[in-house]
Amino acid sequence: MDIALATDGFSAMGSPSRFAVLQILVKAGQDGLPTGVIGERTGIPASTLAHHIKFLAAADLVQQERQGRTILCRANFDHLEALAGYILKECCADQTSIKEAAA
Amino acid sequence: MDIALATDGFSAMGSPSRFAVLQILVKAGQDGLPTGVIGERTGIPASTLAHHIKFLAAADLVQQERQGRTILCRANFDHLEALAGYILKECCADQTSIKEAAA
DNA sequence: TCGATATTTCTAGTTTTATCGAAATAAAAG
DNA sequence: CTTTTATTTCGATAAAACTAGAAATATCGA
Repeated sequence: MDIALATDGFSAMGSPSRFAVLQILVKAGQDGLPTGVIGERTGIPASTLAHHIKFLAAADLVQQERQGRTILCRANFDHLEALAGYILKECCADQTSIKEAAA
Repeated sequence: MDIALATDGFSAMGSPSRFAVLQILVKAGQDGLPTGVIGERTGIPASTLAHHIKFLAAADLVQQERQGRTILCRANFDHLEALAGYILKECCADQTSIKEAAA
């Protein structure tokens, strides 16, 4: 996991609008949802929504696949899981233990 | 976990400079580190660093405690863990299972 | 082909954010 | 009480993000 990739991901999650979109897609699971449905559920105008989904896709948090007239969006669960694990990955690696400090 | 609290947290993590600060504190563990040491390790100018740490503290990712002339910064591990878990918390809750769809 | 539907790109205005030098504040040392 | 050290606040500027209407693109159906 590159640090730039990680911060792109967190940055993409850091907007309330985008996080709402992401949560809807996470709940939807592998089936995903078309952009239009996401727009209905969130109330975000189409052009704004397209902007946010583009942002999420650029961070590899969401994948888009055209299906006829609609575009199906799916959360990238592998990457989301990797990001979740990355936050505390090297937790306490540099910590001076009490034992070590006493020695 | 409030959604605003979650997005504040991810937004705070979403800057490369701030994530670098956070990672250093996560590695440092419960001992924490003074602001000055973080500045030395990251190379971020003091005023810029103060701004970023304030941002991290506002999102409750970092706690600051004055100790004499220095200010000790510590990662808020409980909150970081909660955020990590929140990403996929309701994963697939709305998913239409294949079985369900067939019925 | 023409019209309806779904979504994106363009464009622009407004709001946030990032950066960092200089000045201010806080605490310890001399 | 003055100086040194550690950190923050102020102020100004530049860069980026958020928002959303209007126009463009893509697909399907009649």
